[in-house]
Amino acid sequence: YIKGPLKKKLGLSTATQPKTYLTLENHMYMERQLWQNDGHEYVHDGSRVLISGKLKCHVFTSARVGEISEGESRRGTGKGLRYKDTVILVAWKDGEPELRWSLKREFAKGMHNKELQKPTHILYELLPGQPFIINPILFMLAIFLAVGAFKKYSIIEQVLAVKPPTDQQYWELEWADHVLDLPVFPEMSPDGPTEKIQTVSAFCTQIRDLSLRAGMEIPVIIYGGRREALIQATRNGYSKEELMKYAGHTNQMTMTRDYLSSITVVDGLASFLKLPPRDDQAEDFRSMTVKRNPELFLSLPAKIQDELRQREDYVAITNELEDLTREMNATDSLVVSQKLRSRRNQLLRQRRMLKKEELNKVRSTQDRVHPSERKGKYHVDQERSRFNRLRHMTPERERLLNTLFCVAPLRSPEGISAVKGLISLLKNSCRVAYHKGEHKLVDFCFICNNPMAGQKAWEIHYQGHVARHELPLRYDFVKFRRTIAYAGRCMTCMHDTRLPATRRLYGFKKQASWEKHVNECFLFHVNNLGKTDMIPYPDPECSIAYESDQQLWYHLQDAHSYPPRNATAKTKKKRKTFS
DNA sequence: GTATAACGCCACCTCCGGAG
DNA sequence: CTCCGGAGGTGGCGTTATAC
Repeated sequence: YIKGPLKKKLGLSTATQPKTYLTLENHMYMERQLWQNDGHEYVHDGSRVLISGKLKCHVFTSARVGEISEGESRRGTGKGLRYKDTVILVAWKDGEPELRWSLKREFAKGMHNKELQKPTHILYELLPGQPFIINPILFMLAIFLAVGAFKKYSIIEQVLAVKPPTDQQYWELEWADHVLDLPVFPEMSPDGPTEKIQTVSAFCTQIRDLSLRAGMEIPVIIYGGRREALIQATRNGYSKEELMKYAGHTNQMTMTRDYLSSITVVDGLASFLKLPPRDDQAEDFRSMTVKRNPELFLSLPAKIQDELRQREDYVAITNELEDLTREMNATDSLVVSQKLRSRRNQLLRQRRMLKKEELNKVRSTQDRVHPSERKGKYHVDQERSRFNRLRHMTPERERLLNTLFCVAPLRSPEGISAVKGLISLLKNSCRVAYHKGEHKLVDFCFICNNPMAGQKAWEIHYQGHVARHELPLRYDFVKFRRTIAYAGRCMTCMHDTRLPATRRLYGFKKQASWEKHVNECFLFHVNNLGKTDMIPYPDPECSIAYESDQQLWYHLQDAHSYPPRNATAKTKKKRKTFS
């Protein structure tokens, strides 16, 4: 009835969510985004360690989300992966000590009364030839040490020094009593990990948003990792029974019906031609299901944003919001003001939805450009440029950025330093950032980070940068954790060759004064040109000319992170004083 | 059991006008 | 130009409801 008459009557959607696969390639895109490109600010930077670690647990064990995080149907119970469901031990592998960590899927679907059938998975340390970024033990050790999970060891060197005793093949590293009931993957607060377990919905959203930032048009869901994990497992000649155990299935049909991709891995071509069969031809097609575009818009292009702001429905919402504000100020009644506030929230949400809709629209029509076909200078999305503008503010992450993608054993000096880096990311405060150049007397050059003092020295130094064409591409004022990461610059001044270098590269330390200056300076520049059909662009290395000053400003916003244009800006006479 | 939308709350950010 | 403070907006995240 529901799928037939009712569906017709109500006009229900029959759309199904597209099936995506979190293949190794897609997984690496997400890790790269998280560690090497990501300008997103989590409530705490330690979230990266937890996300990265948890993601690995999922793809290596095929676990469902509710078996590691707190599931929706177990809301408020704190149930999920806890320390007491896991065991860590050290054993021997080819004459070398190796840490192994087992995790039991205590809350596996359909197994609540089958204690002995619950799947237990083992993750291990030695992965020759593989980068740190996919080593689960490296990430888990950092998480364990940051909460003090070991009964007898508190630093990484102590853990790595443990070897099995002579009369035994293994040695268990016991958990401290106070962590047994704690979740392995807790919720994050601005002050670091809490003792509360992270919920499924929180983690799913994190993964979804991360995959979008990594350029995947169809967002990745954890089930995509499970699907891929099960498909890969079928390639290795395990028996059907072993695979069922690994997947946590109780019915032989489930794997075939629900998990194996419709993109078949059977090599029909080779079979027919009686050639040795291949098994690598399908994976790239599964990777492709996420429709990745590395340049996927993360924010609305300036022109479209401007048009949306002037659209009828958008303006209507804005007007109603203004009316509401007036009514809210007028009323004394709590009930009425509560009602008005809820309506206000609703309107704000509607406006946000309009933006999201537009974003989806531009994304779906966005061109995919092969890097080799790109002509001229390439400008990334404003959002995508953010990490490069902030990286000098987070030295720990800056170090990890390269280390994590190195190939070396966990027990090497690089491995140990990576674990330590992850631990400090988990434990450090994220409330305030420290700038290398934050000093009262000495200023640092924002291009090369060298210290400098005195007007004359600055002039000579900046002249060097100008002569070598080392001018920055982004001009915006960037604040990061209450500290100025970058002072604002003015495009028009920067490319005005008649000005002294200190003036051209002058940095505004206040958002307001920067915006005011660039608006006025731009108008001055345009007016000075007089009447022309095309407005030339001051930096010929970037682009040539625009049809109108508005088009030029859109370019400045998209490619150079200029602020939205201030319509009320007036041309004053050009100020001479810059200190 | 999983995934997501809608909603509420909260901390923080931006904007803007006035004063110094 | 800079500081200040209030109003309003934004983004993150938890909660709840609901589709599949």
